[in-house]
Amino acid sequence: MPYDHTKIEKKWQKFWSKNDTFKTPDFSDKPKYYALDMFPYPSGQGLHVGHPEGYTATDAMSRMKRMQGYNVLHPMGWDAFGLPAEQYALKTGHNPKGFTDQNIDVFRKQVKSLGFSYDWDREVNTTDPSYYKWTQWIFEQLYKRGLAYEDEIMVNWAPDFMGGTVVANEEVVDGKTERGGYPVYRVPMRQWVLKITAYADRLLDDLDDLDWPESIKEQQRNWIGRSEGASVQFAVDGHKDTKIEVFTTRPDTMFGVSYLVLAPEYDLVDQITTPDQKAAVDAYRKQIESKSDLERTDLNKDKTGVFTGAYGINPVNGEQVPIWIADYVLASYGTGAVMAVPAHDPRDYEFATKFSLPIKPVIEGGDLDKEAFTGDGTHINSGFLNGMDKKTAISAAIDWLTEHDAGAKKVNYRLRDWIFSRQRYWGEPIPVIHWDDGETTLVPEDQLPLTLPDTDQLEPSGTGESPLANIDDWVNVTDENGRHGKRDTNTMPQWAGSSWYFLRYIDPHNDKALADPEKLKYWLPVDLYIGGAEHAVLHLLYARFWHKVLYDLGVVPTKEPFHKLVNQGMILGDNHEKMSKSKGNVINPDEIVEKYGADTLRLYEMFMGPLEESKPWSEDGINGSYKWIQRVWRLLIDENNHLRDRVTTINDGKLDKVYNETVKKVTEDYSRMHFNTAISQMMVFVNEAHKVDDLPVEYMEGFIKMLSPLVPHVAEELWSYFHESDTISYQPWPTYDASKLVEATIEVVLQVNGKVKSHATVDKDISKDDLEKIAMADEHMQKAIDGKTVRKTIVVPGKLVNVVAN
RNA sequence: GCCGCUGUGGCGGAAUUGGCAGACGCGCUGGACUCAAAAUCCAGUUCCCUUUACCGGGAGUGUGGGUUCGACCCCCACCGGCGGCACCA
Repeated sequence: MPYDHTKIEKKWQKFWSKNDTFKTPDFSDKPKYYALDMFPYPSGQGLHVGHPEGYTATDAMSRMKRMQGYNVLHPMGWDAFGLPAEQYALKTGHNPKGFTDQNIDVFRKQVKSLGFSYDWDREVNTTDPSYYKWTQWIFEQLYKRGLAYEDEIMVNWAPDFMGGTVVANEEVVDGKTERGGYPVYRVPMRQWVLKITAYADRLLDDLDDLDWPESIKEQQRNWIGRSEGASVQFAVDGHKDTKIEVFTTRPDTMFGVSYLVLAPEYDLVDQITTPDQKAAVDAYRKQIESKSDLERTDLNKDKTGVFTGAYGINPVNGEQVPIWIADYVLASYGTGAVMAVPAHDPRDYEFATKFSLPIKPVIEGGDLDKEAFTGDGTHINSGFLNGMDKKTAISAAIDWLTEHDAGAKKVNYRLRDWIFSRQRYWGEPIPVIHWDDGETTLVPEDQLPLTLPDTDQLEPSGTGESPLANIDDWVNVTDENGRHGKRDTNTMPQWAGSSWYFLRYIDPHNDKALADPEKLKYWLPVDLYIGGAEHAVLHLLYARFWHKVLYDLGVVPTKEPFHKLVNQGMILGDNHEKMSKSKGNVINPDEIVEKYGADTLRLYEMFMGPLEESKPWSEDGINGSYKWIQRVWRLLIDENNHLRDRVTTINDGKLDKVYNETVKKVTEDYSRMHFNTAISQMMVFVNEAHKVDDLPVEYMEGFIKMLSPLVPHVAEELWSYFHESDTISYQPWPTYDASKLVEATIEVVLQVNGKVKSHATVDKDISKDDLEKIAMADEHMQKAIDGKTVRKTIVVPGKLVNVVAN
């Protein structure tokens, strides 16, 4: 009977489900292995071929680990809050819940059709009140620790994005919203903010111990952007109690300061601006206000600014320096004020050149007629710093500032606090009540979850608030004393639910706690986490932050959530371009599963190339994988649907070497997730098996076991010919006999001047001298050496002989 | 501009520690089977030169240099591709 994927895959998916094959016990004497996929956002588009790639890799690891005696946690769930559902709901006048649930059903069905060994009893859904109860609970813990606070801050306001919403810094790309590409303006607004900066150092330092791709670690380091320097106080001339604090990484250049620059939004600007400069300053600030971030950065590299009329006093030499405002200084970094040293900073140089401000060299070197000199050198014109190099001068300057109470050593971060509120409906409500008497309280823990009201009214409130503001009987609350208050109408960003979902899988039905501490202790950390690199800074940084807070609270037992992280590469279209509707190169996994089966899709995606790399889809390629599965089938099963007669308990030894090699290589390659080379080794084995008369049962069973992590349905079916109505999932993983790998003779390479001239088959334990003699006697070697003088002979036992001659 | 990754046949890719470059698959070519085709099985397939064929020779892992008996692998410079950051003081 030929291989029939349709029948086989349905049969085994039903078997696994009926027999709870992959139900994971909460505890076990076995060692644990936690293999996690980044859970998907269930979009209306359904699954694309990129999803099964990472999922297959974690599934293969899970299946192998089970067979190796591990208790494996391998769950799946849905990151189901988010804007697309709300946008669609708004358009159609429905509540996003129904639409979201439908999408989840489609996703679940698609995922199930691929035969992953998830424990479906542990499925989580971020939009389920019994789940977001705990998302809100975590928020309350953050609030109690002072890590969640409301503040009037400059936010990224996208007025054209769904009636206006605020987005996080991380969600702004090129001055536009990451989703939809709407322009972003910086405006002050009252927002919820999470104090991720309090964890900046730990988020940075703990990266070192993680088994993550270097590129992701590097991106997080850059994002956190730790920079060491000094804060320096500049007095303002004529304003006795006013000081301007600047941050600089180059306190050694203090004698080269020729002016100060404040961000246009800096709060002292009005106070210090002189009457004759007021009009110019006001006009400039007004002009800046109406610019989006994009216009302030990308579109405009040309420096602009205005003099305030005020002067600051340089603490090291008492010199008066003009104070300017300019938008090249960012209000949101450091103190929003900088000391400008045009001689040694390219940005200041550009500004000083444009506005004819003095450029005073304090380090020897470079050519100041052309550009700023940022290199190291001997300090000059710098009082007590003269003669020092950069490093010495920096520390001397900091010492001086500290002694004279004019500054101090300071560390600054590029990382900002996490703007956490969204003016949206479809998210977790922030469980806070603002009472009329000015008090702000949390919704008591025993009243969580604070559920979203059911409504079809998702139109923007028109006030910049979320649609929840329109729902009077939800917003208005009265306490037992008759005091009136209003609920916070903000909801949490999509990153909230995904920052801790891996904890909930461990104990998904617990209604007393986020998860049982003993279970967390057994299962954490996640051993393997696979997902796309696009989450390098957003999700992965937020999840680490929450995890550390929970660690400090004693809720979780580990400092870091994810021990090993792997980013699967992108699957490109057959034209080597990113799959997209407009390019018409999108492959629908449903069609592939229907035509070739899930096993073929899984096998092909793992065979395409290294997991981490991007690689193009090929229809011929998937067909090749399909044909190979059929070839395996034919090797074992005859036309009458029986095991072939060649499958026998007799072992004539012909497959000994290749079988043991295959067990070794496949086991090692799977462990390193080099699935493509593991598959190629199994292909070699099958090619050899086709050439021999007897197929020993032991080897065939071992081979099917090795096949099962990648192509579980066909493996189960083949296994059932050997062991009826049993699952292969918990069979012990095959082992190899190392003595079968070595042969009595080996082939060595004979080279002259590093070029291969001949080969020789020799005893594996041959002595160096004997090997050299054989090499010198070889006919081809003689010919190559003929007429030359042998200078040297290198003999590598068991490998080669290289004769150096000229 | 800065940081990270990457570059190997017609294509996807392999080469674990510096030791036979191109495993395995796709495609292609030839053969077997067939009335024929498809499917399947077997063989060949880096390029160039030489040869009826066998045999033989040379070049070759983005480019140029270096270290080494020996380099896809290590070092330096450069070029191309992908990704990230981008006035962060």
